[in-house]
Formats: sequence, structure tokens, C-alpha cells
Amino acid sequence: MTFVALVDDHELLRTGLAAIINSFEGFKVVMEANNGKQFIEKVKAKTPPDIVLLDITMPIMDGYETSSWIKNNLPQTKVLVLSMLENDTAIIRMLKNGARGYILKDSKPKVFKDALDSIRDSGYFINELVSNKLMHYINHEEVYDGDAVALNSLSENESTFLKWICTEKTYKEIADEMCLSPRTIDTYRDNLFKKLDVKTRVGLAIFAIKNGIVNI
Amino acid sequence: MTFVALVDDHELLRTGLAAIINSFEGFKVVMEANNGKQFIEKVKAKTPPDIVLLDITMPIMDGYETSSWIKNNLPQTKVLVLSMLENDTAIIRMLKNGARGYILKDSKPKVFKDALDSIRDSGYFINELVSNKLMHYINHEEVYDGDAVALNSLSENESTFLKWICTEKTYKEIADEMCLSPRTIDTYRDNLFKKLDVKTRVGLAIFAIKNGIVNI
DNA sequence: ACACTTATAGGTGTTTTCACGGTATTTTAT
DNA sequence: ATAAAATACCGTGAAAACACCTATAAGTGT
Repeated sequence: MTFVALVDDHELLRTGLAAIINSFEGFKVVMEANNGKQFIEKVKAKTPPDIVLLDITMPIMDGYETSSWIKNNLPQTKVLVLSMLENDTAIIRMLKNGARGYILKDSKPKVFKDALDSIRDSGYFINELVSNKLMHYINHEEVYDGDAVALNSLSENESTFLKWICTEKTYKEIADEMCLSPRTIDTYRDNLFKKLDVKTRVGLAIFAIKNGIVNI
Repeated sequence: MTFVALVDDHELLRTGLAAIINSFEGFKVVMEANNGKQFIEKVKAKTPPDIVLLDITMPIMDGYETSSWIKNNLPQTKVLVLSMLENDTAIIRMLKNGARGYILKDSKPKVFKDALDSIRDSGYFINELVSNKLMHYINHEEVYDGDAVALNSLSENESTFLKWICTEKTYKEIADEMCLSPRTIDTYRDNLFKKLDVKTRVGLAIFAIKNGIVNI
């Protein structure tokens, strides 16, 4: 019997998934959590599950952090990502954080079953979403995804600045808010234009939103 | 027996929901669709369901349009919204478009069951989410939510313009794309600033994203 | 026939944003 | 110890964005 944990903030989805999984021969849902933090607390008192079905977008502790924690603390436990995010950045980041597979929330139940079987049997589920990234990895020795790379190279101040970017304040006002000279803010902007490969403030705002730096 | 249709682009969620609903005494899922358009096509050949469980965020034809269509074409069919959106705008807009209830995707199954029962028995499910809006309606003779009102008053061109706003094009380039004079584009912008109560292009972009006018 | 709204377009001037050229200081790495 | 990097800062000019006000044509309602 393979034991599965569900970590997702949508309780209805969890209940539905549990029904589906429990109907699969050889699988059983033994734990549910609303987010990574709750999962960590619950798992302390139990035998770790074999597979964690993990969402990315969650309050308090998101899927990236959670997967990373599982990799470091529960080496026997395998993470299968179940997310609505279809962008390279999210996929690569989860794979780097130890995920064994990545499927979308609008997958067919068949795909879902295949993924569970594959992870139980081989430890991995390699579908198109991840194979493309893996091929790149083999060919280039490192995954290249502009957004993902850029995201990791942002300083504290740059992140803060990006939050302000998504407001209606002028650069001068942002400078005041951050207690920096307007000139410094200019430099931040110019650097981010280069780093993130955008040309305008709107480009920065879109990047910030797309990558979850700001929540709107 | 109460017949239920599921309209949501996440197939897995649908499958799970179907399992839950079919386990409820007296309810049966008789139809599933990925979006409003598909629902309309499928419903033509069948007896309309008693309740449509409807998501808002969907490709091709979203929940707003779909609910409106159901109100006008299937007067016997009641819409229960099942969405992750918790903002006033979405709730008000769906209620205005004929929805009988509004629950969140992270509701507990109990709430879900209550909602279905209530809609079957009384035609409505009034929880906190909608009662607040209804109280407002009673007191003010009209629901006031800036975003919701504004959203409904957007013309075709303004919506298109908002999509372009969320790119790195200049207004002049947008004018070219839309085959309009740059002056007209200026007017569009100025009007939208007033309508949407924002002051900058970033404000427009944020509004467009927040209200699903653009998908990023 | 009349006022009323809506979509389109223009004129002018100010403010903000952006590009590109720098310097001085502090941190980090070797 | 010293070079390299990251960080904070500055000047100037051009381009874009924004404010405000006017005007015409088409459609709407009464």
C-alpha cells in the first residue's frame, strides 16, 4: 500500500482528490494539510507518507519551500507537484527543489493515475512538461530559464522595489518610501531592466506579478 | 433526484467533485464541461440540469458570461458559483448575472453539501460572502463596488486597449496596433483613469490583471 | 427636431520615465 | 592585501506619459 499526503489550500479539491486516490488500487490518503507549515506539523507525529501531492500556490508556506523542506527532512518521501502554473519558471524551480513529477490541475484522471504509479514504481514521473526541461539540463549542464535565474539573483532591496513598482507611486515617491536617493532608484530600475530583460515599468510590474513577488 | 452539471476547466477537480456529489443522497452529476461554450453545446442535446456548479476563471467563455447565458436561456437552472476569487467584484458580478450562491474552492465539504441542499430546496444559498453584498443592496438600492461597476461599463475597445496596456508598447505603438489615432488612445487612457480610479499606466495594468481582462 | 451620449481626434504644456554617461564607498573573494 | 563585486549616488537630455480642454460625427431617446 502506498500512502499519500495531500497539501493544497483548497479543501474541496483535496476531498475530491482523496476520493479519487482512495479508489485507486494500492493507494491511500493518510494525511491532508492546507499548506506546507501545517504539513510539517502534522507529519511530525506520523510515519512520513510515500508520496506528497503538493500544490505551489498556498498561503503561509508555499510549494517551493515545502518541497525543499521535504527533500532535506524526509528523504523517503517523493513529491508530485499538482499545480495550475504552466510556466517554465515554476516547473524548473520545483524540480530543483526535489519534485519527482509535475502535473497540471486540469490533467485527466488517467494522467493522474499514471503519475502516481510511475512515482511509486520508478520514483519519477517524466511527462512532456518536465522532459523538456530535463533535456535542456542534459545539454546545457544547467537549466536555463531567464525568469528563474533572474528571480534568484534579486537582492532584498530589488524585491522591495519591485513591490513598489506595482503601485501608482512615482520613482521619486518610491525613493522616499525606501529612504534612498531617486538616483539610486533610477539605477535599480536600469539594472532590473537588464536583468529581467524588460524595457518599461509595466514590464517590471508584469514580471513581479507573474513571479509572485507581489500579490494582487 | 437533483441533476447537477459541472463547468470548470480543471478536469481533476471536476472528477473529484463528481465523486463527492454522487455520494450525496439525491444528487447526481449528469454533465461536465471545460468552459461555458462547451456547456452550451452539450446542454442543447439534453434536459437542462437543475443546478450548474460554475467556476469563473475559464478559457474561451468565463463564468460571468456563462451565468448570464443560463439566466436568459435556462430559467429553471440555478447557478452555484464555485470559485477561488474572494473579491467583492467577482461576487457582485456573478450575483448580478443570476448566480444563486457563491462558495469558495477551499470550502469544507459540509458547506458544499449545505449549499447544494439550500439551492435545491429554496433556490438560493445565502452565506456570509453574499449576505454582505445583499445587505448593501437593500440599504443602498444598488450594490456599489467600484471595480464591478467599472468592469461592466468597459467597451470592447477599452478592453482591447487594456490588454495592450499590459505590454511594453508605447501608446503610439498601441494606437498603430488598434488602428486609431494616438490622440484617441490618449482619450481612452484618460477615460479609463477616471472610470477605474487610477492615475498611471501601472494602475491600469494592475486593474486589468486583477479582473482577468488579461491572462498573464 | 432636440438635447444627450459615445467614439473619435486634436492642441499645448508639464511631469515622469528612460538612456547613458559617470563617481565614491562598502563587501566579498582570493 | 587587494582586486572584483555590489551598492548608493549624480547630471543631462530625449522620449513617453499625463493633465486639461476643445471639437466633430454618429447614434439615442424623447
